Amino acid sequence: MQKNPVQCQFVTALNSIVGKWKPIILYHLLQGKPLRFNELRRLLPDITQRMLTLHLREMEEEELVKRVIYPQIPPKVEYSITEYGMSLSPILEVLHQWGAAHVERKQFNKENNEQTETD
Amino acid sequence: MQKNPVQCQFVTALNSIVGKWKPIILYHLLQGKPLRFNELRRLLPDITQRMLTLHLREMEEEELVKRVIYPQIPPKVEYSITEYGMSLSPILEVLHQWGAAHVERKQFNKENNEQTETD
DNA sequence: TGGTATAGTATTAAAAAAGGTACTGTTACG
DNA sequence: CGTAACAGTACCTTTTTTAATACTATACCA
Repeated sequence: MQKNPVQCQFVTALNSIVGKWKPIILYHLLQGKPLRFNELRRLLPDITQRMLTLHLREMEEEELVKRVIYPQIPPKVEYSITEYGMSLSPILEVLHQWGAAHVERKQFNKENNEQTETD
Repeated sequence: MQKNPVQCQFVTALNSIVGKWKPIILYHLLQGKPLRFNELRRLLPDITQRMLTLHLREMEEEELVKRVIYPQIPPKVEYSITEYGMSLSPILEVLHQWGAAHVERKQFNKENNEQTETD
């Protein structure tokens, strides 16, 4: 594994939030309300069932997310954030703030690049 | 692209720091001292030349890192953090803190899993 | 009887990220 | 003359991540 202790800390933290959809899943669960599988799907219109399942399973294994099955038909499964998961909140927050501050810049750069490429 | 504005902010922020080696490269450059290519290699013993080049090029394009070539033989190229790159500092810091606080937990879980798998 | 809702799984394919190895040109050192 | 240091590039392979599509079981509703 990683020998460098500093790298190790980054890796540990990033593993918990990296994945195309993990930050938004966490963001929604951090609102506090438990969410059902299809509620999450509706909140993330572009995610496939498979990817949602995979990400939730991963986060469940990391104990960031709790999965509760209600033995009903039709099935009901609720996902909620754990206390451990809540500890990620400051990370999500700075990411969110930084992103908000710099989305414009990225946009600008992108448009600029597309223009200069035609020169 | 991402329709969801919240996701977009996360994506923007994460794109800048995600990449197996980007956080540590940034971490080292954030110390302030410009670093030469091979100085970075020595700081990241397991990275290949190729990956270091790729990551530096990407971060250069994003204006997180500045590349200065000194026309000498043997060649000398110095990499340093830009002001924009410095704005990532709070993100790196919370990640680092969270990681430091939770490396142990991960370690514990891992050992536990390895044990229970033999049951 | 057919359709809908739930929460998924299985299989395959495609795309993205990372890695491995060899190679470049120039100069200084011994 | 042989070798090392510098800062890479080229080419190819492997691994990881993400996506697309079809499929499952059960119950309720019309």
